[in-house]
Amino acid sequence: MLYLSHMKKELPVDCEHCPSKSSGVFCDLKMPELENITHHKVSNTYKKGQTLFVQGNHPYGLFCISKGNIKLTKVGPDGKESIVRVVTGGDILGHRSLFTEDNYSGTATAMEDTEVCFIDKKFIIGVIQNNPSVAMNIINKLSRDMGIAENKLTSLHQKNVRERLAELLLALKASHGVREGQRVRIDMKLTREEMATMIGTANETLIRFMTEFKEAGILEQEGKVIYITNEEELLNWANINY
Amino acid sequence: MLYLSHMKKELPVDCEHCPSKSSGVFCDLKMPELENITHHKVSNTYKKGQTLFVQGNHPYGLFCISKGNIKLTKVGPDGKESIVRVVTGGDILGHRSLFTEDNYSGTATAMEDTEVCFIDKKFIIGVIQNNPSVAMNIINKLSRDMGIAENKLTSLHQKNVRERLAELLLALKASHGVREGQRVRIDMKLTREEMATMIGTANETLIRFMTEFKEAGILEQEGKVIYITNEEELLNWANINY
DNA sequence: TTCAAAACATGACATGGATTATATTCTTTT
DNA sequence: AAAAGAATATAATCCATGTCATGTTTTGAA
Repeated sequence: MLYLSHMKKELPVDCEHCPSKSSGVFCDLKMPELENITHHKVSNTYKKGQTLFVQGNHPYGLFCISKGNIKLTKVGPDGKESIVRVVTGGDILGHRSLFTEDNYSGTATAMEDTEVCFIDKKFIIGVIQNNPSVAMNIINKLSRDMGIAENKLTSLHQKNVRERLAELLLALKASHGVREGQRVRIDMKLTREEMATMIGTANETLIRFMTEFKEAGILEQEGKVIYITNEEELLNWANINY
Repeated sequence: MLYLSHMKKELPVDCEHCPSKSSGVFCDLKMPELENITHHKVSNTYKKGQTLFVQGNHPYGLFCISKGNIKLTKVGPDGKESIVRVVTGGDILGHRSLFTEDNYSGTATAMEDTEVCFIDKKFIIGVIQNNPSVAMNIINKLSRDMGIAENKLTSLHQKNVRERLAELLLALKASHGVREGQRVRIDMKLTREEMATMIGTANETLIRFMTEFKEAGILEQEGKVIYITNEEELLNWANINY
């Protein structure tokens, strides 16, 4: 809580006690190998708003999220920002850099206080090659991410803002929803601006439709917290029927 | 050229003589293992317009493109179609199905006469687990595809149709361009409709901008064939500066 | 507690691009 | 070769959403 609070800080976490081990790519590894990784990683915490890396930086290895949400953004030539993906505990970040010499094509920013491990490029490549389960888990994760990205693409092609907002809320419910009585709370701090850049619209437009949703009894807001009160109706508005 | 011409036909191709071996995921495999794959795959040709699989189908394995362009499309609830990706020789198709029990989330259609191999799910999983190089190549390909998808997302968020068209033409030049004297021919049969659904616009709008590009001396058209005549100008119009 | 800055909200207006309509050209089939 | 059906082209209209302007509320720092 002192001046240290805005600096990244090392944490002595080992991989077998990682809160996200079960959903991470190392979930199938046994003890000796897991220990090996523990000794080759660096563990850090990032406070809300801190960046793990910036678009254009040179990558040196793989980030492995242990706890917390991180947004991956890309700024266009006009300075406009888009959130292309949000990663959480168990996800990895920077895998593309393992194979190409390209610099980071986006910026990773902590959306809240997070714990992240960093593993050196050469070492992690060895781990992947020696452990088929790790390779399979990575392929699995990448495949899913690819599916999500392709769905976003089609939504942007084919749907209007109202439908995309409904989809976003459903996705947030699935990934960060917490049931509380009759309603579901979105357990994630998001500004309207951020939500807007997630579905590719202006924040004014997003706010307008949020208001519409509230008036339709689909959402409730208490401060910044969003509650979904009528999921069936939300599904209708999302216009999904396949 | 007879009634057989509209049926898929088996071809006796082995993997070590595949025209796309060098760019495929099996490029690093040696002879005994490669022979093994040859014996476990089925090789087919698909004529222009034929589908390899349809959105909603149940997947049974991995497709491995040997020759020709295949478009991956998704239809939305309103019947509108989007091309999410075009795959060519050396690419794989249907990897997501190896891990999830989900049905195909898109339709794969041959854009010209193609040669495609099919490998059973269980067998290919074994191959990936036993050959780190295959796993690495798949991760590499997926990572690149993911990067491309994320770039498309940001383009849709941040750029107008003119800029997206310029980007598409640059991408086509990179993937299918053939230098012919002062100009570059796009070696790919594409209808305007298809180009439109690749950048998420209406074909009328696309045609309008194509005309604009031709009038600006950036493009030339001879029948269906597109020639790029002024690449620097195209780069300007694409508005890329990072 | 106060003040400044950021986030949220709403209205007015402008516009890019979808939609609709119609015509022309190219392709395929008979 | 002729007819039918795609694909291409262009123009007119309209609407969803971006942009701008302004005010209010919330948050966070001093």
